[in-house]
Amino acid sequence: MIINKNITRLLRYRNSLKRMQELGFETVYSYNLGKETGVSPEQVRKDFSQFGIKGRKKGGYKINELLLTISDIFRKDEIQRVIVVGAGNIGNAILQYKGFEKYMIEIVAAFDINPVKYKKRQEIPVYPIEKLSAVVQELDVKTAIITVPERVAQEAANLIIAAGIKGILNFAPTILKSPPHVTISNICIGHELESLIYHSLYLEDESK
Amino acid sequence: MIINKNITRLLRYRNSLKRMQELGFETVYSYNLGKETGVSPEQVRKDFSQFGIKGRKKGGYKINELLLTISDIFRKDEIQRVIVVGAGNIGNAILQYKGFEKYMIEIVAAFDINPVKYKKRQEIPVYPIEKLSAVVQELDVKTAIITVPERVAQEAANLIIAAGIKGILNFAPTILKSPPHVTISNICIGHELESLIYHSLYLEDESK
DNA sequence: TAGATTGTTAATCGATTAACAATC
DNA sequence: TAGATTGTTAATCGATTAACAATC
Repeated sequence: MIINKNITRLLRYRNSLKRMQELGFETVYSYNLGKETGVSPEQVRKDFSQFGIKGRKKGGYKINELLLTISDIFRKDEIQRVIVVGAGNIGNAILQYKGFEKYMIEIVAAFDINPVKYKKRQEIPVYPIEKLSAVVQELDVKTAIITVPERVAQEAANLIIAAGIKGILNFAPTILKSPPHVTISNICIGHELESLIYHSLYLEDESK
Repeated sequence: MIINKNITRLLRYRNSLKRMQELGFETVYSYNLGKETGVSPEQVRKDFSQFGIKGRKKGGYKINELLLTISDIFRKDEIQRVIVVGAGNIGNAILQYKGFEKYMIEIVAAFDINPVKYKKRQEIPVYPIEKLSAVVQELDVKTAIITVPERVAQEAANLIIAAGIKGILNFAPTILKSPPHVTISNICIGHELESLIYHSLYLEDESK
């Protein structure tokens, strides 16, 4: 299953809208919001209409209503629990990151095969991988972040899918094989960098 | 400027091909490679043909030739230098990550406004932001990773673009305004997680 | 040869953009 | 009212997939 682009855009709209709200604005037009988020006004209106969001002709959209509706769409009334599989560099950075709270996301535990990394006393505990299934079921976790090395990524995915995980954010540069009810999103920092470098080489050649 | 999808796929092909090579395979068919990377065989052939890569009818593609050609496309004969702007959680994780070497990518320096973070003695130095322009010009850096907080991301972008950076990997959840000769790639871990959570909620509803 | 695979052209699909009536 | 903005339908665009001739 693939992530819809309009979902991603909705999250970007929310970001801009929050900023606008903080600046004291109450109303926004598709034109403004589009400009702010790098999207065409038509696209903004279409996205909104697709999610049943209504504006007022000539009057634009009320920012606070928009934010409430978007929150509603993402069910932001309850905290979503997430686990991290692999407590290496990226895994640890995610564990230390404080910014998820405002998204109503809570990293509840991490798992690793290396006993050196086990830490049950700190705020977010790091458990041996064997405990994964139990924790996932006990805390009813549906989402996981995989930050293990490439060669064990598929293995990790199989394990967490068996434990009942429905959404995986995968940092390994592998396409994970998974059943259709599991949604996977891939982030590969190395590939992103290489693409960027490729494009700058290419643009240089075209000298434009 | 936007990143082409076929570039990303090419990098995925390379990954799979390397693995296959390590396993002792010498030849691959579009069907195999497609299956391995989650891409249709037609897509594989089309991508290859677009980059001028030729196979042999009935004979498939030679893995080592493919790898050499892909390396060539990405100019992997010389090391590409990259800087990190913002030495917080994610920034530091990237500084510590050892996996870029095999991509011929070298993180040469990081920059921060917080003096506590300055470390000139370690392998990858962390400088005050004021030194950015000088370092970028001296080392002829074309690519940067932005890991600063959202509210200063645009400011950071302006600074590095002025210094001559052509490609930006942006971790802040903002669409950066930039001139057309600059390529920007956005990674927002928070949004990715929220999208995943949204999809798992939605799939649950559909109970499929 | 017969069967399999490439390489390319045409068809399809989905997403974005343009156009414009509705209306405040 | 006139001008501006929404909401939706139609047109366009690009990317993916299907089809199939070429050929090993």
